[in-house]
Amino acid sequence: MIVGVLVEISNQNVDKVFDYKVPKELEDKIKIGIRVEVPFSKRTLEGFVLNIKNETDIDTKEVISVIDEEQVLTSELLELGKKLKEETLSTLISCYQVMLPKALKAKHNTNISKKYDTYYILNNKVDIKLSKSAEEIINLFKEKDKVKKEDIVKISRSSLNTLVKNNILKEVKHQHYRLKYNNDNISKKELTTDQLKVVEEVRKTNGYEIFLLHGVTGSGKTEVYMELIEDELKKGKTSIVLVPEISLTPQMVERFEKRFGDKIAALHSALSDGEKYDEYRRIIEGKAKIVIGARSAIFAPLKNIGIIIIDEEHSDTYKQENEPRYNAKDVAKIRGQMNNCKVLMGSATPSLESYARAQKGVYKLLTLQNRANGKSLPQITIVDMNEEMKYSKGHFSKKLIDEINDKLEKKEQVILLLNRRGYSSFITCKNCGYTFKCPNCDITLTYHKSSRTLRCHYCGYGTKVYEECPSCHEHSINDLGVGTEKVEEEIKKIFENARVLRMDTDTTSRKGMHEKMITSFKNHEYDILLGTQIVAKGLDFENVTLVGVINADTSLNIPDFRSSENTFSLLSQVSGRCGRSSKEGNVVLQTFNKDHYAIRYVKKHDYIGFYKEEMKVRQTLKYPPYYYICYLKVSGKDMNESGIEAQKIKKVLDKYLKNSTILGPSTMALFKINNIYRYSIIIKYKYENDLNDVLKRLQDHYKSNQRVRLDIDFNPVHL
DNA sequence: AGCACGCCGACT
DNA sequence: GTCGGCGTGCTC
Repeated sequence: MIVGVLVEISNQNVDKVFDYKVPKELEDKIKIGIRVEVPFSKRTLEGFVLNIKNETDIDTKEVISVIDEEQVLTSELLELGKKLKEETLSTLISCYQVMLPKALKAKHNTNISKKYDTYYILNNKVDIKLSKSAEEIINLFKEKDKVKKEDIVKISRSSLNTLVKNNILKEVKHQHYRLKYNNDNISKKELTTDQLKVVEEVRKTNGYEIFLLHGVTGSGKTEVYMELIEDELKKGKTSIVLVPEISLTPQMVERFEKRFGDKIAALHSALSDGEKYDEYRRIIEGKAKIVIGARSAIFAPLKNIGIIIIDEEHSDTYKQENEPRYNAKDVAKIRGQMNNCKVLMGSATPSLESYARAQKGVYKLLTLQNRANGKSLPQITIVDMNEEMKYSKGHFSKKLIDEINDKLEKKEQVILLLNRRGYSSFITCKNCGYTFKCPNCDITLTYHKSSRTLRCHYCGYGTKVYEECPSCHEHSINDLGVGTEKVEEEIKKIFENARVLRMDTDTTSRKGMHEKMITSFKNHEYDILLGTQIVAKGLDFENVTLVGVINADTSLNIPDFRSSENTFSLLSQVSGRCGRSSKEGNVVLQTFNKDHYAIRYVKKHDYIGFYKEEMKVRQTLKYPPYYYICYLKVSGKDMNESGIEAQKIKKVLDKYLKNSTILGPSTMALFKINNIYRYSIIIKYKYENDLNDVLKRLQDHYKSNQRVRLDIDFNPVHL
């Protein structure tokens, strides 16, 4: 018997199947999809068995040992991995590894094990004289026939051991899972007529179909999801719910638990490796029918999937930023086809790509226009910070201060969003908020300190820094950035008695902190929640009646063609955090760009208006959804050499891709990291049949080049 | 990825 | 004369 094994190393050079002979004594343990230990060059590695055959023309080594009893990669996952490799041009092994919890990945360090409870059962009739304590133990078996080890307390271990030794009691071990779900108080909310209409629409269809649910914040999308999942459950089918990591709070899991009890399994980063392993096994064993999790939960080894739901579908967290660079939404579609099932994506602010597809009829569009509580969306007031700066140079406008004071008096709560700046620096006019943009790409220019130049990292355009603002002619050009700490200080000065909770990646990085903060804010231990993007997502606080956005502009200035979309989305989402219960809420939005269309449409709660306007921009500048983008990164230790190779790649692309626009090579926003120089090339295309082949050939060429590295990213979310 | 082999520079 | 730089090739 010969097995084809894919070893654990993620490198293009060894990303192929190696044949090994199976020793006779291991033959009946071999299955496709299990892990084995094999000799590889001078070391021993783990790998997955991908095929089994009788002979091979290569002189083979022997399999050392078999690791798993049961299949780790199911046949669906094996097939899915191959498709993923083709789509992302990643190594096959990385595609498989990403699907599995740490405990089941191919790698030597699995001390993550199953947990057992020890029980005793009465094995034989008691026919000998018992000691007093032994008798006490035996008495326990009058009521139940199985006694848990931990329940035998006051009695010494030795008498227990004697009973086992004399074959009177038998020790049995039962596997248990680290996480428990509660089956009590299962309940459901009555759907509103709007929600029911959407549900009916989905129910009508059979087989593979993609839906886009556009529902305003607070319209009760989750209720719709749960109803549809229940439908599938009744049919004996399973479901996957994807949620951005950040909104996957225990509260969200609790909501599903209240409805579905222990039929759910949750997969997210707050779990320990052991817990993830257990959840994963509950899925494989068919005990969990509904998987709710972040990005990688799309690979959950469920059988017979009825529906895949992607909540907050506009979220960029569905894209993995390292190998394999997959997007869970694309994987959802593949699995949807493989399982012939429904895929439902929901958002209050759908990505332009998705909404455009819905417009074209590729996806079926569903709409929830009203909030479930019958309240209208909050009133949004725009404060022009250009005006405001004439009176004060702080971060808070008079309007925002007044509103906060008002809520504090009423004992209501406030959420303040501080739009944090991105990693790359750009330059703004302090006076009027003007930013320099690339004349070719309409992208904010990045400031390069060393050369005092502004550059576009899409096309490479460069210009020197002006001292005078081209818009207002003031000499107020400045590198602008606001930190949460600074604003927190200012708040404490202005609102002396307010209790302020600061929430950003710095303060929530410790395990469980995020959840703790949410709970304490919910319990009104704080009056003001100040935070970055993190406060915009999915939070649901009844007592919040004011949302303040300190600086709406930062995300607008990020050098990314999606900056308007991301800003619109962020501001809409954060606005939706208030007025979610019986109390009305309002929003104060401070900006230097009050006339920017993203700001104007946020104020009107007009997604479609924004969509139409933004689509025009995308069309003129050849951005998605009109064009696809493929992003190439060329990097190496030698600046010149890397640059030369990048140039060569561009030439090759120009030669073979006749239907594409090739931008670059240009230096990346973070040009030099760890002494590695990085260049980027952008390919814009609509139809380009040869793209994958050409890229594969380039990849093949550079895999043997130790000095220059080529990375390929299809449909990147950040540029 | 990691490791061996092999071919050119400065040094115990 | 050797030690060690890293470019090249291979791993069933």
